[in-house]
Amino acid sequence: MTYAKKEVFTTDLQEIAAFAKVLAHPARLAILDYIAGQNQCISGDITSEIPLSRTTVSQHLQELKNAGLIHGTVSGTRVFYCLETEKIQALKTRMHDFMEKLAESQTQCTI
Amino acid sequence: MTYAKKEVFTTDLQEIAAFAKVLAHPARLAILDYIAGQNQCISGDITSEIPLSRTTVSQHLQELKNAGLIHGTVSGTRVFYCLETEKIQALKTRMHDFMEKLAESQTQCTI
DNA sequence: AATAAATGTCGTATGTTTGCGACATAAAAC
DNA sequence: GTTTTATGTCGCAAACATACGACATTTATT
Repeated sequence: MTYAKKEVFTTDLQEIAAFAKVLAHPARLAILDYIAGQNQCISGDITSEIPLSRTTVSQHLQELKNAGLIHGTVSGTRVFYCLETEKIQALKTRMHDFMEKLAESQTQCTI
Repeated sequence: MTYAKKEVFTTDLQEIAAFAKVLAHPARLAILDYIAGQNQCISGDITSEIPLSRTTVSQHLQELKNAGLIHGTVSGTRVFYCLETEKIQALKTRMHDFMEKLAESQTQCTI
């Protein structure tokens, strides 16, 4: 009874799925959105923007960082976060291509 | 101590997150891929294609159905599944737009 | 040096997802 | 009408995700 059987699928699908998972929580989307909204890198007062505890926001930030979607620069006691736009762009394209391939398939339900 | 605080976020973000969650498992991506690969609607021999138990595949199919990404037509003892291409197209665009907005933000890390 | 501010990590509780065997149902084949 | 085939649902166990308070650390202020 082995759980987490993800490894039986192609790495391509695993990677896309892993990326989708990062986007699968509104808090993380809100964080990305907020960072993008500031025209400068803004520190962890993301925390005051997001209606969750500091701990929880910090965790979500770590996940985004692990996924390579953001990165933080320490400056004194503060940390300045910003988007990794190349990575985001790359994943956007990958996601889009996957969906496109699906949408283009003429899967006609003749029944 | 209320868990599942998703409802504090905008419905827009909640919806995008919910969609991402459906794509967040390689088995579901593999199922979508497989259906798209057949040029006709193919019944649940998706099951023999996916290296998971029939039960588990059935569950993933239900999730995809609930999300409106596929739909099944009963014919005798068999069920023919096919993609809801309009829905897929719509979500593809929505996802893409969100990512685009992020990627375009000139979040310059000056530090 | 002592205190305050900003942030991160640990442990833990709760909730959700994944996976499967066993059972249920319903149409088809015999 | 009984058996076979295809599929779905139930209940459970393991794993994973989410959320937070308490503690730790590190730099700034006094």
